[in-house]
Amino acid sequence: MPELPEVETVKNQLAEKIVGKKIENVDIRLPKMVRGVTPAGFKKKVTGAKITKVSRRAKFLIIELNNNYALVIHLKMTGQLIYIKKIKFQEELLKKHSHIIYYFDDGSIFLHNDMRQFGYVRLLEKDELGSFFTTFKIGPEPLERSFSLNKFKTLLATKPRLKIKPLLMDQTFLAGIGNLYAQEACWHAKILPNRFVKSLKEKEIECLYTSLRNILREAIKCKGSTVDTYVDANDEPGDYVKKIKVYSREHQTCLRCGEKIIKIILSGRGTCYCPNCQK
DNA sequence: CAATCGTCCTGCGGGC
DNA sequence: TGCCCGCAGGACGATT
Repeated sequence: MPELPEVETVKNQLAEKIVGKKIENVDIRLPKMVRGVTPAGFKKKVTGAKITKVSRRAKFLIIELNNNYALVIHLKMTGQLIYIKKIKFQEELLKKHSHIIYYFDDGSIFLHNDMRQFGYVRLLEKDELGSFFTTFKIGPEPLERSFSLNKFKTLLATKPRLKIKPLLMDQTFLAGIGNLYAQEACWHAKILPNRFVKSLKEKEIECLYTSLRNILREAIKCKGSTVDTYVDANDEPGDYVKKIKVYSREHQTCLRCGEKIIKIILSGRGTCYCPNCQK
């Protein structure tokens, strides 16, 4: 499931590959994946436009065009954005779940795949981008320089009665953290995922802050984690999967202390932790 | 206010 | 072998 490091990876790769290219055509094979406009309206506004910028906010990938429109893409769990530098388009490059296909004027193509069809692309005017993220009340970017330890402490102090792991995943609290990295951060910080925020000691908060940021940075270096269907813009898996400590490791042994990893459900989400070294 | 549930959807694994 | 069932999950809206 693409989280901050995965979307960041795809953003970096796409920024290199597609900025400056002109969209010659768009094939919308699954219309419901286009939100906010009709497929025809989407096609009309996107066709002929050049890509000027690719960026990321939370788990959203933003592709700006040279005509005052921007595409905002959410990959949800099984979305893939794959760039194929191919002089001539061939049908076999498409996968079963290639739902939207962008054709560039140089013959290369850009696929929006999504096995479970939860993801989408939304067409916004560029000056609506700010209000879009404000309306969703998206929280701060954890890797921004301005996101200091003190900011984290202040933010946590506003939610004393919530459990830490579901809170980390709340997009209005912090941007871009999902089920995998929230569990990993708790493991690295030796904190039980169901701890109430108000019970966290100063030292634990500091450790969580450092762990979270280190994990995210390391995961970006590794081009993300491929657990299920995620691949980067080159259709290649992410290597952080080799560094995963608890996520989806129920019944296996803790890589720090050897205890058996436990799985519980927190706010409806599967959550693995070590009952011995996470306190 | 916080937690839970239903919704979207497909593939996979368990059970028989 | 093959079929059916249930589960997983990001985010949102509705409900308790």
